[in-house]
Amino acid sequence: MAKQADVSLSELQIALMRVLWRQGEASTADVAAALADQRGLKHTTVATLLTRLEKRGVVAQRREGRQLFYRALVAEADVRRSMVADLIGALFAGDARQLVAHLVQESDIAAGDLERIKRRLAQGDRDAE
Amino acid sequence: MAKQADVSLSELQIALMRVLWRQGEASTADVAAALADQRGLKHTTVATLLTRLEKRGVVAQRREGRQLFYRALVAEADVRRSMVADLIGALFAGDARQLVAHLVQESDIAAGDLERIKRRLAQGDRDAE
DNA sequence: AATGTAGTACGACAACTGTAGAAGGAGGCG
DNA sequence: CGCCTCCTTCTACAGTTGTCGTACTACATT
Repeated sequence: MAKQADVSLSELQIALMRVLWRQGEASTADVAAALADQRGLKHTTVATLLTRLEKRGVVAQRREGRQLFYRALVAEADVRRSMVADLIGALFAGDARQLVAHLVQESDIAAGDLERIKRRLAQGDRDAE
Repeated sequence: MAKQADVSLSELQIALMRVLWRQGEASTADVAAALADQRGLKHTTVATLLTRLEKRGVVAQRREGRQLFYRALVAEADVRRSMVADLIGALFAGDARQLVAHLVQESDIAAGDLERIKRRLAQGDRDAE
């Protein structure tokens, strides 16, 4: 039902979005500060990035005084959905099960984890619905 | 032990590689022909793409007469490994289990599939090792 | 030999990305 | 009031990607 479509973002763009997803709303300075440790980007760089995301419609801008505040217009789940789907389409013939098999084979997850995940989700579904 | 490192490719580049992975070695024309249906790229486009991949070191070129034959220098498994790792790092906090949980929640795979995958891999491991 | 045919080599070009400097305005402080 | 600081806006630039068109060349054929 959610209309949100195809959003594919670069690693850096995702990093910016993550700040917005977590804080809800953040000024350019907030975002720059949040990323300072890992990336050390200049304030203007962050501003440019945010502006471009706004132009693309994935974030919204709100002006307050001479500062700009941003908030995400796409949910993290939507980005995950579409990017995971892209990856599965490109590398696993569109078959998600092959991806899971890959994860187990590459020891990214242990076989036992599958059981745990299954159980945890069954649990969560019952709680949620 | 395999030294193959970080290879991140675009969807189109993967499509080209897939031809090489399947055919082992293929001329520009072969690749163009293989992709003709889906993409209908001009021969020169395919040539350019292949040349760039060669420059990047992911494929090797062999000349025969005036034709060029290409073969992959990176295995499909390596590309999967590094691209899946990138995605997990960018969108799932580096935790592969979250990706699996996502797949189940988004109905990309059924909970029952986890069981099947686990069993199948256990089986395969025994056969292989 | 003349011509057509395939192939490669190059150069182009528009988007998009990662990065940032320069310019200019708005406040705040001494 | 004058100056420093913070912010946004604009411009820039190099690298990658997707797409070719043009040129040039080696053959095969007539």
